[in-house]
Amino acid sequence: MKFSKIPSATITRLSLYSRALEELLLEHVNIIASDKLAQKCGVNPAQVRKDLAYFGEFGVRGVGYFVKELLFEIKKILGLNRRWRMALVGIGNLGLALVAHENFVKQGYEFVAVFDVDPKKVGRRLPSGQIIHHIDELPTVVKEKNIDIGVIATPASQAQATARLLVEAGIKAILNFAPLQIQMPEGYIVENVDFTVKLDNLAYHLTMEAV
Amino acid sequence: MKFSKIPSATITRLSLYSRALEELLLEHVNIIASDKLAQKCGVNPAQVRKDLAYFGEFGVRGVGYFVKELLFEIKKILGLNRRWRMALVGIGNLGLALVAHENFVKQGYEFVAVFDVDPKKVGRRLPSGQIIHHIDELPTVVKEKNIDIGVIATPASQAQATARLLVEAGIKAILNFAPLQIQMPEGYIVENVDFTVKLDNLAYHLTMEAV
DNA sequence: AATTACTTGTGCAAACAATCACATAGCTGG
DNA sequence: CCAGCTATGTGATTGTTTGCACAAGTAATT
Repeated sequence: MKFSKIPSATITRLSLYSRALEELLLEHVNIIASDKLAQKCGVNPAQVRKDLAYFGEFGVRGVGYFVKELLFEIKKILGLNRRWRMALVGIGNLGLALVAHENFVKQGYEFVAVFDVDPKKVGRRLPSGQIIHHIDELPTVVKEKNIDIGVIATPASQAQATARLLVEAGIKAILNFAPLQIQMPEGYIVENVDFTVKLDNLAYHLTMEAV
Repeated sequence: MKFSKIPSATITRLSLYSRALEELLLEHVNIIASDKLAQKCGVNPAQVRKDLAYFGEFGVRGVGYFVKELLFEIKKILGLNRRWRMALVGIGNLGLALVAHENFVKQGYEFVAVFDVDPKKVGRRLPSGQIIHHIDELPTVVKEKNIDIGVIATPASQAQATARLLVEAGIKAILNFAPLQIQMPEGYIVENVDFTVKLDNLAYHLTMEAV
């Protein structure tokens, strides 16, 4: 499969399609056309078809897509036909909210280990069951528990060091909630979840509009 | 100013530059070249210069950019030279984490009103000071308190209805944390903060790499 | 004053992404 | 079994974004 030829925006949209299909499935909709799906996801219908075309022919001409089948295929493409084991670093307000978030588990993502530096927190058990490890135990625990993805919810000041630690422990993919750009070696991936950048976008648009 | 000609990616990067410059200011760095700034933000140096060129000439050839001055200009462009008043809807784990997040206030964003539907929560006062209003009071409170930005942290099932409520109350910009695409009338803006989409990206890359 | 070293600002080309528009294929009804 | 209808899959087109490469401007040094 030609990995490099697929636009990253396509992957993001596949994720949206998957979510929309999941919803349709609950509503017992069996068949959906690219128009409808596109509308639900706020994109162009041709875009939907082209995105899917990168990976195969999943529709039936004159009919549309079978919801269940398409969902299955998209999940396979994205790698959602398995469970992913995550480690969380930083048990502040945000960290706690993330661990408690049910959507993750529903989607196949699971926090199997959590870490913090604060001695007052280490050793305590979270409502969701995990025991808080000290960050020094990260290398050992990550290997023991076969972690796939690291999630950084530390203050910005400690985020880069945390990333290095995760990388050294063999983790290839990081979801970063700290407000800074993390530097990573070639071949590793970071995705940033950046509230303030999004807010700045809103502020800019509101400011422009007012001019 | 030609609003429409500026790439949205540029705005997002300006936000990153702003943050990097803020950091440099704390480190008492006076002057910075586009290389260094670019590296700090993980982009191409020419990109930095081009992004800035949309708005004016802020640098000195042969020298670089004065950190303080450039930061001031970028903040002016983004509309960060004022305070923004936000309303939060949905006081779950995530909502609580957001209200407690100090970075917002530091950047000029402030939660001046919070709402929920749960009668058990309504009337209580948060550690950060706000009293939880019932969602029915939203139209009144939003107008009274001159809210600029609405933040949705409700379950997905209630997000679209919440958005409509915010729009009807006169709010033009929404930050959405619920995992779905919100439909908005022309001229309104939504920014989505979407954890699971980001995770799906990571899952995809890990899956591909393994092939 | 001329030379050197440096870094911005920008025209241009290349890469990438989104959209249009239509040929193609499947289904339905007569 | 054919005609008409519908919605996919995709070649062509348009538009957008990025990055290179260099002219232009500044400062420091001789």
